[in-house]
Amino acid sequence: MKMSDVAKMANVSPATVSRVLSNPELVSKKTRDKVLEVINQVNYQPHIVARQFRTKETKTILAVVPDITSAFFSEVLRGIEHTAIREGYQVILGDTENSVERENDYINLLLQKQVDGMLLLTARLEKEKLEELAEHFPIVLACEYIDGLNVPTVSIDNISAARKATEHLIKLGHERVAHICGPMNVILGRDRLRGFRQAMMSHDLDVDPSYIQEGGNESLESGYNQMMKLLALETPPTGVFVYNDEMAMGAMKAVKNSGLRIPEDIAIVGFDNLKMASVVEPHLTSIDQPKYKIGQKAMSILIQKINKEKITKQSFVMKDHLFIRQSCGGQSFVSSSEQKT
Amino acid sequence: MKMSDVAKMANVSPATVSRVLSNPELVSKKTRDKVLEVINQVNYQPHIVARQFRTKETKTILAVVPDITSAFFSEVLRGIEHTAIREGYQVILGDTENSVERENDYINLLLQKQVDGMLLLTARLEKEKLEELAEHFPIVLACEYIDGLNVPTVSIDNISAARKATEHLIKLGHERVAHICGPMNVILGRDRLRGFRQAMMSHDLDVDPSYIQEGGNESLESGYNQMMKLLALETPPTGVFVYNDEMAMGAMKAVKNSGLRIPEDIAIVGFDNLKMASVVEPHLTSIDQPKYKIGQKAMSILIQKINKEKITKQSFVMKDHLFIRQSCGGQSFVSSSEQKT
DNA sequence: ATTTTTCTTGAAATTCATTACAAGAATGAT
DNA sequence: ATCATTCTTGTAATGAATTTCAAGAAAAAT
Repeated sequence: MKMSDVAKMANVSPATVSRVLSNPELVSKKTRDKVLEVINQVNYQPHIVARQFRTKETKTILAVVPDITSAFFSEVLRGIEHTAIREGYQVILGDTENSVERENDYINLLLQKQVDGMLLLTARLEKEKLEELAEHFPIVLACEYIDGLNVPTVSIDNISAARKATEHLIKLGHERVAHICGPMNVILGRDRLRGFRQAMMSHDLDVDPSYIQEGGNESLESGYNQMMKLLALETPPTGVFVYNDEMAMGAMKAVKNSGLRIPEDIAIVGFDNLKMASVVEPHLTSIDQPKYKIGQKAMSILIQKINKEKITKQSFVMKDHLFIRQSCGGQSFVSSSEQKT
Repeated sequence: MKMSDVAKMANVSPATVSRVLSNPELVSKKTRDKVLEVINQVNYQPHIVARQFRTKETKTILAVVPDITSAFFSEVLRGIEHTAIREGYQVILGDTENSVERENDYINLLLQKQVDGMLLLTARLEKEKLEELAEHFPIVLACEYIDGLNVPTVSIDNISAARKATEHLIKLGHERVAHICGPMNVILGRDRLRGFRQAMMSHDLDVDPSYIQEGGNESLESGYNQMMKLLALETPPTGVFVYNDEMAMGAMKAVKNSGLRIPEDIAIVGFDNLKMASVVEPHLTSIDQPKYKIGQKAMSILIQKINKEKITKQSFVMKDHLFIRQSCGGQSFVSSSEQKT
């Protein structure tokens, strides 16, 4: 059943049927009703691929994430999807599982015009390649970013957020503060380390090199292992800022398994403010990223790009917020309203 | 740059270029190399939508999930995506956020031929509608299912798994066993309740109606609230089987907030075996669903359907497994290898 | 060397909706 | 009543690949 069949049945031209579907105001009420009746009667569904082919729009965008199993990204994705659907777009999901090659593979969807634009929630590609690509296709970065990149980017200020997290520990009196790093090949890993260093420096605190635990991936297990190494030191830290909540939960597990208490023996701050942060015991103090909003914002900028609107700013920095809970002490009571956070 | 341009440059017909791309064995080595050289030289990318239009295949499938933010589904999704990519398919993600209307909306992608098939990880539609749809389009259900539905379905046996979970509590000596239910409008909610009832019955244990906590959604908060109600009873239960891990974690929070201990005062069993189950304290005993495998299996059946292969079985029941941890007592030590689970 | 078979290749049709353009009808202005 | 303007509709071109069919070339068989 195609448009021309509907046209015949309604005694109009295919052009008119097309107009009824996409520009109904161009068709007289009488004709329109006649056509709509036939459409309903035969249950006609336009062949969208044919439309896409003709209009050169797929109304589909690609969202590339480094890890779909991460609670962080699924919130961002929801922000993306809501905005996408509201604007009539579909979302294709591309999970790279932290692999640059797979990130590269997804670019083909753009080159082959299968999607109208791309949202990168990971940025491990080379800067030049990405910029070159962004000249020809609508691309927006979110969460991760590349320094000085000439492509719209939505994220928080990771350095200052990490500084804030570290300073929270310092203000609570900790002097032996350590950092469990994220992956150093990702800018977020480097930024959060940088923020940590800045905070220590500006409070005239030494950073023992063994207090900086690099290595491993972003997993819970990695957080566990790195905390174990810190605990094995002759003088372990009393406060630890961890790259993200998932690793922080691994780190907490390590502390508890070692028979130590949080926050009395070791205070911990995480990053991302996952839902789980207020479920684990003790509740985890953490930097909140406005995940849903980041997704929304990134998607709406992408749509602007697709519509060839001029984007004046290239960098959109969202507000982060330190949620103080029990894992650092200094506040031991969590109100019942907090559990809804 | 289109195929005909490449053809001209290589002094061949467009048909030959097409064959080089999709059936290279039909083209002589000499011609093939010549064409490939031009393709590389001008960096030609075929227009995939045009191909889709012509071949009536999009090589894209739709995966409809009730909630992308759930840790459970993201694992299943990964199984789906791996298999999809291996077979040359893209995955469009449809998040319904537990709404039947949105589930319905996604069906349009099928009707309009935007996808070659659909994977439903939720099944709130009417049976007849779904069966009718499945006659015309490749559809596979996973995780959820509909009784007696004539559409391939991949899932575990929820009733027997729930029975197993409940029996674990009973075997540990609990007689006052309660169930915190999932949503009753979802078959999984009803099944797990049924399994709970069966286990109680077959051990001649009464089920106090107030021990069956219905209502609410699948969220952590709901688990918290329902456990609070159980604790408020004159004689609270000593063991609780909770619909899923997320709710179980909410329930654990309620127990702890009430100053009670797990498992000494209240033993808890969850369902799904999320990664978090072995992070929360105490580690949560839970029924494992082979999430990744379910995704894999469902996707490969879908591909078989797309390829019009005959599927003999309609129901694929995967193995579940009870992971015994600390939340029920009876085993207090968790080996270090377990933490990798 | 001739016939048969298999390999290669190209011409042209096909997929289905959109849209520029033009023409005719209807409305409004004078 | 006539002309100008606006509305409505249809004709036909268009997009970029794939694929059927046929023809000519090459290889194999006799």
